[in-house]
Amino acid sequence: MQKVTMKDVAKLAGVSTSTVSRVVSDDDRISQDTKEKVLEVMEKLNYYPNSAARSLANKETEIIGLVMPSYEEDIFINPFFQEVLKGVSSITSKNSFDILIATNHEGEDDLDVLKRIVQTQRVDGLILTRSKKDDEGIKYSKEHNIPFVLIGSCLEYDDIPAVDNDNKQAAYNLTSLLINKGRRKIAFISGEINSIVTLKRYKGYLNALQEHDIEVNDDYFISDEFLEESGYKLMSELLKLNDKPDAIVCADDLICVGVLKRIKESKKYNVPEDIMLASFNNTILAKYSNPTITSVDINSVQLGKKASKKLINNLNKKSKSDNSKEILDYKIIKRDSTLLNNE
Amino acid sequence: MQKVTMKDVAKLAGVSTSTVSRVVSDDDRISQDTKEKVLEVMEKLNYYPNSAARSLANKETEIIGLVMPSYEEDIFINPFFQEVLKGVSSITSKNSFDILIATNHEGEDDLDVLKRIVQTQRVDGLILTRSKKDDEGIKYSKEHNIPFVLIGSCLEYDDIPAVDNDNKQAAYNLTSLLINKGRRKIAFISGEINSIVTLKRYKGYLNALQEHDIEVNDDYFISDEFLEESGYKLMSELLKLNDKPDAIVCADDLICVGVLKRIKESKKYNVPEDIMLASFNNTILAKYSNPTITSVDINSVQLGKKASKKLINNLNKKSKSDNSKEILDYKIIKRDSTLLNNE
DNA sequence: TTGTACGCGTTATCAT
DNA sequence: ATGATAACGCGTACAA
Repeated sequence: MQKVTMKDVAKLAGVSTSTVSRVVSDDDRISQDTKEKVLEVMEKLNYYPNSAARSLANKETEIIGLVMPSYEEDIFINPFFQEVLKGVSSITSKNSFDILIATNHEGEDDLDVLKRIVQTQRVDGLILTRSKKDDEGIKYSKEHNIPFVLIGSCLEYDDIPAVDNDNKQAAYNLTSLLINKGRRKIAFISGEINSIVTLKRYKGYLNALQEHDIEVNDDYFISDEFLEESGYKLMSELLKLNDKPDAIVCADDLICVGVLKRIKESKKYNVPEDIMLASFNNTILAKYSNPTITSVDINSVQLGKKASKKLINNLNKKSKSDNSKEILDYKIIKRDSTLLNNE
Repeated sequence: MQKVTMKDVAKLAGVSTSTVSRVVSDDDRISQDTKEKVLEVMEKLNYYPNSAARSLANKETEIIGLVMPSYEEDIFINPFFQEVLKGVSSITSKNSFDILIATNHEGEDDLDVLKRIVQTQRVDGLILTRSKKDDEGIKYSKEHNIPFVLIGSCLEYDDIPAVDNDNKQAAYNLTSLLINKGRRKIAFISGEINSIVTLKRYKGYLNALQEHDIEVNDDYFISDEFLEESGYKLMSELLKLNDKPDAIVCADDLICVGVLKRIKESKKYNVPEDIMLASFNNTILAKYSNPTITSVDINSVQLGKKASKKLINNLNKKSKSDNSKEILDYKIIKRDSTLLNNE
């Protein structure tokens, strides 16, 4: 680990550190000659500007923080996260940002983490995901004027920068699909019940039932976490019912494969003949499970892309930020879990 | 975004900034009284130390860089990555570190990225993954005394801190399993051919063949990338052969599901009856595909954990670093892709 | 135990 | 177009 500084470069190039600094930041007001000379010396000395010093002086880190709520233990399991990360990464690449994954330090809750990385100025802005009801992170960020973009929705505020799908409509359509296949006893299995995305999907599900005059059965709405195990466990509950469902809407593919596993183990019911399955996020799991699962493609990679674009835009123009909400398309990918042989 | 500094805290608490600094870094030589007083003021003013200033002063960022080679486009697709991240994150949490995901900025190659985040001192150390032959990142890190740990192996140096499985032995055992099932025409499909993990697995595969006096057929070793599409494409090649394989070892689950997909589409061959499949990494894909896939569990989460532990240890004790190599267990998870009905 | 004063490496302001 | 100099906010010898 060497430590070539601007001073060294300046001295060898016979200029002042300000000049070197201007070369580094590609300032206009500098002659082509000195610029080349300085660049040459930088190359020769293998100079890299110290980013701490930079940040200290200009208040910018060129780092974006990606915050995932830890209440979802799946963060590092669910392919959704990875796809978002992929999208974010592709944009930060083009804009010379890096990504910070904040981790809950000893004794920290989610809000603490957010506060810390923002207030210690480790990052220039945040991408928040999977909002909850009365989400503290959103509230804090908004009240403290922290640049952020939400992937998802927020019920409390209307003027926050966000990117989302119309999950309610998607759930409505997905449920309607099952109804149109003749199913009436449709259950809804979800993860964290206070997550906005869950609520929206649940609402869409309910709307579909009501619109088709199907009575809502309370036993058919159960939730746990966004985990495979949760799906397995919750399906066990459903199988205990006297009046078992003939179709299930899952809030997530990961949950859905758990559900599927449980159904298979029962050896009594077949998918899709006895129980149809429909799910969300269209991850690789839905594509390769047996049977393949009908799932809503929410465009996760695009969610990450759009969110980081919006954030970086807001960071650049220091004027007023773009607090608009963007709604991305979704698409129901029909697969075997809702396809009967005679169709 | 406020900007409470030590000065503010010092003033209000009626002490000097050095005293505040000592409280922040939990210095011993300070009276309980003033400590409490300062802490109180910090709380009241909502003070957070500026991390740029800290880094500048003490040369530490408390950030670990996670470097994934971009030659594998799968980085953000392959569950392996996410599992490693999960392991890393669980350790950084306990040690008050955060994680930086470096992204290739415009015009940067992989080595450039590594150089940049290290030389600009954005991170204290690196976790490298998926090493290649004559890996430039490893060479650079070693030559410049950059604290790093490799997840994987390195052929050129013997004294670098690393965590890995015995992939050669695993491949040997996996291939032997197929041979013991009576298969003789065993192909090996891999990703990036210069990645060390590919080479090791290939070697183990070869060893198994040789030990069982099976002639090596050059047509049976093909490679592309660590992608589903690659598996699909490569399987198409194999199906064109006159002498088709009756078993395939895949270097990765993602590749394997692509292979499986292609086999199914052929409508001529069944897994495992006509073609057995065995793979690596035991991701959720292997567990839920149809048929389920026999795969080597390499303990990805543990790889991430051990690597970050080792790195953080080396960062803490500034003495001589632990350059040992740790070999983790692996386990072949047998599933339907190698299980005949009559067994 | 506490305070003073300087250094960390860069950017920004103000001259020239 | 270039240079001198003062921040930026914190850590740390050194002094008290």
